Amino acid sequence: MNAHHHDHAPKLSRNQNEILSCLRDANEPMSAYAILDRVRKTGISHPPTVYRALNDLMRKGMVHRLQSRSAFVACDHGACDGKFAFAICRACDKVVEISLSDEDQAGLLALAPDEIAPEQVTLELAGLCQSCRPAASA
Amino acid sequence: MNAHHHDHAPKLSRNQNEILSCLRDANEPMSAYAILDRVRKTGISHPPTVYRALNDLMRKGMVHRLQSRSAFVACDHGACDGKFAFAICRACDKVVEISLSDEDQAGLLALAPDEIAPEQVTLELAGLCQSCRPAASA
DNA sequence: ATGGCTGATGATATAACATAACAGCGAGAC
DNA sequence: GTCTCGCTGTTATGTTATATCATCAGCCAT
Ligand SMILES: [Zn+2]
Ligand SMILES: [Zn+2]
Ligand SMILES: [Zn+2]
Ligand SMILES: [Zn+2]
Repeated sequence: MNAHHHDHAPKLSRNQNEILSCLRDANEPMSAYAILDRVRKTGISHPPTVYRALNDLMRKGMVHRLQSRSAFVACDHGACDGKFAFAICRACDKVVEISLSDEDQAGLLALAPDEIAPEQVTLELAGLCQSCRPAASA
Repeated sequence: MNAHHHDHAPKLSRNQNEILSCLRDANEPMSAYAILDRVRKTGISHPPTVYRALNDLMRKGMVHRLQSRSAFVACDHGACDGKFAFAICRACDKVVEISLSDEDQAGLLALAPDEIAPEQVTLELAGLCQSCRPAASA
């Protein structure tokens, strides 16, 4: 463990590191079971191990879950604290993480009705990426 | 069931009616399997039947899926055309449907990056409803 | 009427996603 | 040493969703 470098990354366990690396290498959303397949070579071999690490990483903001896909993706920014959204291509599953400004976030929370005091935003925009858009009709 | 809603309703099949009634009666989100349990008495007895009806109803905008809960809820407005969001109590699962104005919707779509042309918004706000909030009634 | 077409439904089987519960192990405290 | 704690491993099961094929009823052309 390299201690005297001042990177601000929280220290991760072996499994958390494996799974985060896997997601970063993939550079696209992966299901928990797809992750499991990829990390079998490192000794991880059961779903709960994967879900534990994913949940820990999500708590740290380093992994996000795409609710509309039941898939997980490494945070583009190392870690986020809740002010993010996603744009997702419905054809090829390409994902772009969107950073929400404080104003964006406030605007979203302001949509909540009086009965519910909102704490957390889940925002996913689905559409088509450039490569998947029909090349001009003929 | 009293059917004094606006009758712009597209005609529904028997199963679609059963399942929509079930969701409207429940007045809260239900999982597909919870729906299945409730409509067994009407003769529906297998998951695909429920999912077929739910998907048809979602296509018609009369049922929405809460992505963060894997649960389904009847549209509060009879039917919506994509401009809705939800606020959800994380303690009691109470759900409030939010109608998005055209401006809200446009604002949300505008968050998408250039690479992805957004078509559809999934927005869910999680928090605590009044009954579930620590009663700080000073 | 017969038979073929179509859309809705029924049924079986299985895939895909997620968690509960308990067992084992290793590092540091004492 | 041995106790405790956090992490990991393992078994078993629960929950959500779909692929696939069979069946049935209405419709309509012949
Ligand atoms: Zn992030
Ligand atoms: Zn694409
Ligand atoms: Zn609605
Ligand atoms: Zn509540």
